[in-house]
Amino acid sequence: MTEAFFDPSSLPTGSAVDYGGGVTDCASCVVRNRAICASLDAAELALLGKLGRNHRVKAGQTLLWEGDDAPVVANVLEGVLKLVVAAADGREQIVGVVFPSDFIGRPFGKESPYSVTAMTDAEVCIFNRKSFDDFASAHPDLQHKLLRRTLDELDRARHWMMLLGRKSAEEKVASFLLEMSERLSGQGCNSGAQSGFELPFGRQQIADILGLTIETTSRQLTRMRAEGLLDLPSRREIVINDRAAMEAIAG
Amino acid sequence: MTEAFFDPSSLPTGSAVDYGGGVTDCASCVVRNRAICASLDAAELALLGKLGRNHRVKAGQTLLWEGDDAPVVANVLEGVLKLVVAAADGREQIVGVVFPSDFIGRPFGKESPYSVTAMTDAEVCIFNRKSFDDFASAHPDLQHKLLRRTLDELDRARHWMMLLGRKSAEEKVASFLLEMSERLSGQGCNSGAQSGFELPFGRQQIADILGLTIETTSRQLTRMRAEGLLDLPSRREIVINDRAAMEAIAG
DNA sequence: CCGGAACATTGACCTGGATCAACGAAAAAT
DNA sequence: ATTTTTCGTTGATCCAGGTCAATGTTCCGG
Repeated sequence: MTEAFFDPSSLPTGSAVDYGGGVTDCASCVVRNRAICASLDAAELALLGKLGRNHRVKAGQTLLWEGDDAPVVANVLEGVLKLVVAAADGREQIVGVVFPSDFIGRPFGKESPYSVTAMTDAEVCIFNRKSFDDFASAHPDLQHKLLRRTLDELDRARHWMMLLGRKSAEEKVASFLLEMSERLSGQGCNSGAQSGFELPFGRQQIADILGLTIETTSRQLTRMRAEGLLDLPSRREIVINDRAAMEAIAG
Repeated sequence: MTEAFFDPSSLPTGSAVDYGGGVTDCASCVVRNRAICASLDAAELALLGKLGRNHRVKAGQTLLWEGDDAPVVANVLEGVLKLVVAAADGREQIVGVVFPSDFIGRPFGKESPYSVTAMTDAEVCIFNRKSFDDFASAHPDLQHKLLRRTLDELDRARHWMMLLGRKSAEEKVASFLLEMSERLSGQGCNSGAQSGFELPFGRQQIADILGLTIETTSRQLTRMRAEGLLDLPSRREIVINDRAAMEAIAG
């Protein structure tokens, strides 16, 4: 499955020629106030809207391939996607998980440093990278938003490095569950971390996030359930019973 | 050693009051063309120069503490510094190594997400964070440079996550040596990676970068020397004899 | 040149997590 | 409803890398 998931040439390029593309209505976009677009006023939004296209992606589909030319960037409207770095022999490390309102792709760079694959069915608002780069260069506020977002991502990535390099399996799983409960609750309208939530992916993906095997991941979860720390009502549901204890374990 | 390494209130704040601070001469700065300042013209440079102060730091000294308020950002003029995330029990993971012309600190954020410590004697051009934030917000070109730099750092961090989560000790050491040979050669005037180079730090620091123990690190290096892959003329010198083989191991 | 401190190497041993393999349970397809 | 497939759990075993301990080496201050 190495073919592009869609034809980038169908995207508006921002040139004088009007390709008649663009999204239907940015103003009513579900992530209008959370995505980087929030920095734009109505006029700018209309302009950027002409450059973007909404696109549906099926779970498992890959938008960008590690090492390949990355002709597009995008905002996530719905669903969850993973950023993956792979070794030649197939080992995979998930280096990022993106949620609605998050930005994906590599502005100002030709090659994608990682693959981007949908973990659930997803919807993205996609831009031709060059058009987006030009637009961003001309709109400091947008660039500022992008900078802040990138700085936040970098902080998150660096803390994940600590987890990967120095934490035990138990600590990794506990940290993961706490972070997920926070990030997933940020999605819905309810604020604050939820004690119960549904993961948008399975055990193997957890393992690929934590730098563990699926067996170790499963064993840790089973053990935590046995100790009453959490419940596992179904494959993907997690209920944290003792948040304080979980935090103590996470370190 | 929790006291600040210098008094941030002595920095110019960019307000109407002239504190008479500032660096001597940005135009002749050693990193003038490589640091983010390269985006500025003479007039802007003079303005920014007034906000900055050169500062010497001794090896081992910490500029910013993880979790503490981070009142400053800086450009590195000389020396090597590390970014460290630590656990309560003392385990450390080095999440970044910065060289001359690199930028340090966390713009647009109050707390430092990691400690910044000098690994060698160093010299930095330091700014009050708020003043710098304001200046950056008013100078899109500077912000653009900062964005590109942050995006590059993020790419690097994510590839390091793959190393930490999925590579064996042997692969980690090989990858480390190759990256160091590239980054260190970028420092001097000679271009291209050097087969021989001097690390600016000891074994424990290598271990903290790779998520290994000092013993495992040492054993890997000794084994590689025994196999003729490299020479270790002194504690900190590394000579890569067989670069191709090293790259094959790194994966 | 000597003595001590910091750093590096080496050895012996142990263990956390990987690996290999079997089984169970849920979901998807027919 | 039944089969098939995919995913998750559990057990047995192994080993890479951690831990503990001793020794060797470089560097620095006197």
